[in-house]
Amino acid sequence: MTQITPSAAPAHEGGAACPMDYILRMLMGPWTTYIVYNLRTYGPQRFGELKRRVAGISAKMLTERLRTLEGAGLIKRDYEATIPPKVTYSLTPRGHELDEVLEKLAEVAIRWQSEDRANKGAELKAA
Amino acid sequence: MTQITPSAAPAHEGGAACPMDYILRMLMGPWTTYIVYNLRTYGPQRFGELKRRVAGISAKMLTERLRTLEGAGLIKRDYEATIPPKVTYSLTPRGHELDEVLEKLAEVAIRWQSEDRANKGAELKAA
DNA sequence: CTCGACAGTTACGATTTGGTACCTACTGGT
DNA sequence: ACCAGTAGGTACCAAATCGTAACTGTCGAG
Repeated sequence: MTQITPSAAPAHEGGAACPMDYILRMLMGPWTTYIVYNLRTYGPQRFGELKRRVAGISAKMLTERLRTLEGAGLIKRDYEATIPPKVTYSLTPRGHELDEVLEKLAEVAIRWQSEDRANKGAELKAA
Repeated sequence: MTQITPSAAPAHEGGAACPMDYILRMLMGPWTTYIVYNLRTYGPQRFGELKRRVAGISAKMLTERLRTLEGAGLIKRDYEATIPPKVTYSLTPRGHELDEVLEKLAEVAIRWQSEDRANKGAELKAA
């Protein structure tokens, strides 16, 4: 995974900053938010479905991300030992708490995007 | 920087997911949130001050992160060509929009942390 | 009888990353 | 005279990361 907090101690001075480390370490994986986003938008999905949806991710990465998210308790893995095996991933309640944050983030992102578009338009007009 | 969206097309199906890419690409840098957090908590700071505060970061990383954040318009760099030079970094209004999100995130992070502590305690008691 | 799908795992290899050490140029302290 | 600090830049190198390709085992389809 991406190394967020380095080998050296992350410092605890702030106090409030520390819990963030944990949460950020997960969200920061390359595809993580994409996966959570998909799980939340399209509901529980199977491995192959998810892989097709996230388009571009390798099976390896997807597996790794899913394991990480599962380990963090954000998603649930339902394995049915049928032949062929059926594995369904879904967000846990804890996972859903996260998309509150993602929504806020998206809100800001969208605002910035439209602001940038507006500025660009204004600049072009002024020039 | 950490590669969030891979070489392959990030897919635009969702529509709402795309602006996030931009914003996440920044936040996901190793120390990024730490820096923003410090800037917001302790106010505008000079390079060395920040470096001491973030404790463990190398000058190289700090410089790189600050440049990225500056380029994204999240922080402002005030260079006074005194001897010795004095460079002060501060959050821009746009940067402050972000810490709304960080607060929400911290909120969740703190909740999880206390939940985990509670669970741990319960488990120990049950055992 | 061979091929594809399912849900992965493993090995290998290239790229990227981030740390360390060393450099700038100037000043103030001892 | 020499060292520390200010704000970095640069080169090199080890380590981590991520993609690709090949493998697991069983089933149904062709």
